[in-house]
Amino acid sequence: MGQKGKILVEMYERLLRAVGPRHWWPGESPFEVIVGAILTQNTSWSNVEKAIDNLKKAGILSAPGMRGVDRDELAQVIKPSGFYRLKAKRLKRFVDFLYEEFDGDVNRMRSQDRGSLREKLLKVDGIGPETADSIILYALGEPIFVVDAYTKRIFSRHKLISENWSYEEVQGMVMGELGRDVGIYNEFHALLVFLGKHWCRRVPRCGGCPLEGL
DNA sequence: GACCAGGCACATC
DNA sequence: GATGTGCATGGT
Repeated sequence: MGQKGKILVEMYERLLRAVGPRHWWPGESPFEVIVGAILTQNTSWSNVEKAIDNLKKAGILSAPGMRGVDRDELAQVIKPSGFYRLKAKRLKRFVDFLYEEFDGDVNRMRSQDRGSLREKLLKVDGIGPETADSIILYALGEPIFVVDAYTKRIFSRHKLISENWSYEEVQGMVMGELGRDVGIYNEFHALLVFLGKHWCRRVPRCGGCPLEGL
């Protein structure tokens, strides 16, 4: 492990000690996790929760349920999550993909190796790198590190990367330094989001930050 | 009322 | 490859 790896480990340990495990991803089923990953694109989680509640009440938070509902109807149900017409289309595209490739069964995605599954997910309109990796890590429980806006901001402020690093470069750095560990990737990403929400914001509020002095 | 939120696709240079 | 824009609701 290099110097960056040691800093990453220190970050992880400090955060875990300061705020405890985050128990991610909030969601009762792999399908729910995937829906959440699409709905939370550039959107606060509180808005996503409202949309997911609506989906549950409508009885369409499942592959067959979502397949059966009309796209405009789906859009109305997920309205609180924002970008709702766009996201209704994206959810539909994903469900179509799930039926075409895996007979509508999320668990059958596990039979595919990570690399080729990631490639396939990225071809689905509306699924980019972060959403694909969130699905692989949090819905399927396979080791891949998720990079998001918070991750880049925090790492760049702590000089682990520079701002212009690509998604894959940041991901590769972390996975190279830390080795492949689902538990670590899961918890670390969740902790970074927590840090980003509470301290490492666009306008930083560094007072009391667990990473002070690092 | 501005600013922000757990991105992504697409157009343009 | 880099940069800019549309997509929309709800909380601070």
